[in-house]
Amino acid sequence: MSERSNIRDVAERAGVAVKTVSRLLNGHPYVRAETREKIERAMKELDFRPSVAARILSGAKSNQVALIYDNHSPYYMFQIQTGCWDACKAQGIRLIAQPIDIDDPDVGEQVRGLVMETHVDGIILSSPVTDCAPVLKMLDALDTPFVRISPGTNHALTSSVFMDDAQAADDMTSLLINKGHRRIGFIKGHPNHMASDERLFGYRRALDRAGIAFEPGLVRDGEFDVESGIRAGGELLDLPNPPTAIFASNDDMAAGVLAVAHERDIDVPHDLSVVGFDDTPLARTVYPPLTTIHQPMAELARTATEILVSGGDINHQRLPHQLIERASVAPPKGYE
Amino acid sequence: MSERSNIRDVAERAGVAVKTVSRLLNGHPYVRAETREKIERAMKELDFRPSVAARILSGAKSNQVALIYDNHSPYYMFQIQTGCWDACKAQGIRLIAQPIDIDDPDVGEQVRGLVMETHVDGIILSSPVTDCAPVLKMLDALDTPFVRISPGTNHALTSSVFMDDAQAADDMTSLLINKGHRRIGFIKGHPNHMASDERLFGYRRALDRAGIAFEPGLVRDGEFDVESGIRAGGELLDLPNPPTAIFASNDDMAAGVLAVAHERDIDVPHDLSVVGFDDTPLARTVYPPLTTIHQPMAELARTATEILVSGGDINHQRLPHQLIERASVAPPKGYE
DNA sequence: CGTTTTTATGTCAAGCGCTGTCATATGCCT
DNA sequence: AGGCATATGACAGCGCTTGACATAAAAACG
Repeated sequence: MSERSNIRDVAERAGVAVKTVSRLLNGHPYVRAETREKIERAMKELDFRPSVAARILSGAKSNQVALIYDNHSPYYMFQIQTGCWDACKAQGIRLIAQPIDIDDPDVGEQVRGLVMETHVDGIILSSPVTDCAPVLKMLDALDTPFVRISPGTNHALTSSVFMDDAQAADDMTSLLINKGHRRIGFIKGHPNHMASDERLFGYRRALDRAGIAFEPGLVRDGEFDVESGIRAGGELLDLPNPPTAIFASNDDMAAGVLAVAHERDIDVPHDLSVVGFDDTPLARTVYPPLTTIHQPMAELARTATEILVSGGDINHQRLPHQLIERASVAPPKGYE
Repeated sequence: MSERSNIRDVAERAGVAVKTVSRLLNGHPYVRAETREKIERAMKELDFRPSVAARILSGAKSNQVALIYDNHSPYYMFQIQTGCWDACKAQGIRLIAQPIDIDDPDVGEQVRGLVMETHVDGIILSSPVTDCAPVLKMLDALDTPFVRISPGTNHALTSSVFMDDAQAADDMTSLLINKGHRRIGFIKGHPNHMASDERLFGYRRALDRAGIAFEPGLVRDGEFDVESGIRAGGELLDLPNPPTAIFASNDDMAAGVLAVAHERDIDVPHDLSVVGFDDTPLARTVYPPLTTIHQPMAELARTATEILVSGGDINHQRLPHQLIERASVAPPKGYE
């Protein structure tokens, strides 16, 4: 194994002072092109890699950021991680992805541990950690910069990136209304997620605007998983006067509704329209493919990371969503 | 923000020597229970967290391990990460999850960067990085311990955990044969994954044992994604004498086959049996739910991490798979 | 009971690899 | 000659571990 070489070896080999190498490493001005080349050659020859630990210890930035999450949707997390990683890679930053349990009474301490032990420069919070008070409080106390992806609550002092969940739900509901639906079932998302409320809000707003009375019986609780979709879908279809369309707050639950429909031999979309939210791969996998809202998860994560790393001013950025029409929607039966 | 306290502060407050605190921190023997308590109290009061950076720098283990992967299946990665994290959490170890691109000519260097910059104590390789020569070579050169999850090739000098893909595929094929199927289509997995070959091997072995001639035309290439399942499934069903059952090398491709079947109004399972592999959530989400092989991904990852951290002898551990029967299989039409 | 061991703690100095502060040395401009 | 931008160096120190010793109390031994 090649011996680990340090900055002193590089300096020696290049015939310069250690400090000069350090300057180059940190992109300081005042390094002649000629010197730079000498040093770079030496670094290459020695396979030199600066130790993050040493840099941290001597007071520099760690060039590490952490992504904290507590989300049990594999696809969502995959997209979020991917977005963060892309941004980090482009900036030469190391990403530490850290799952936590927001219901653990000890979350705050865990976050403190993460920050103090790893010396991360900043933190990206993904939903629903974005609204976990102990974490927010700790981060404030620690004076660690952070940015939030799709937060549900305001926190004026930090940046965030998000999409307009209410508007998206409104768009989707309006689509259904335009197709002729009047009885539209709605399955709520997990209560931990603020987006759940937003989506419900958008659904109601679209209904209001169209002059359709809101009917509480058409709204069911869900938890963002297939099982709750099956349960809620079953309940809605059991209604004496069942809805002609069901809007599930995410694709997984919509898939659950589809499964129920299949079992009961209800033809989707002709006997029942079903729509989801998120545009996960599932939406294109199930039959029929789901009309859904494309949530730009990876872009949100990428943008959040860029904001964090750039360290600029507080920034609240809205990214656009997209309504994806597939084959799970049709006009209700008997509609002209 | 509370000032960061260091080991000296703790020692002072506890009325002991710095060395004693260090002994406790590093689990050395010869620390009285009473002393331990005093120190622990002081640490708590001061919110002390040892700086990983400082420990690394002074030659101790970093208590960090990295998980390296290049797998584009969200669910698989989610399970793997979860397994690793559980094990790490239990051991008080920090996990750095690092995606790489095994086709990048620079992978080796990237891995060197990771190891040298972060000083990780060891590495967990998940498929298909397990068989990426430049990575393996670099890790050997760096003298960094690593363990492989589901490797395809041998590397006698390192530990690994895996399941018996061939046997699982054999089991599944045998199930189909027992139900009366004789013409069984097979969709291969991504060529990057050694498991793909194993599964094909198991399929052929079961066929052989049952005295059914292997028919190359019934085997199609796939890439572990829904699209290739749709394509391959379509091809198989286009055959003049189509199979009565299709065995896809993973659930995603099986879902693709299901979609094709739906589109062509082929009733699954009565007109066509479809089975998958992996037991992803998708398997229970699609209609009908898939008969599949449960691959213990999280357990594999957990075990791998434990082996790595324990630092014991080289260890090759096989974990059991499980055949999950759901509703996507029936005897072929016209079978007594 | 005195002696050897074992256990438990302390002192001190060194050093891991890097960067910050301050100092120094050019050359150039006016 | 003085002032300034440019380019480089010397040195201390970040927070921790470690090794070499020193010492003291408790336990074990004969």
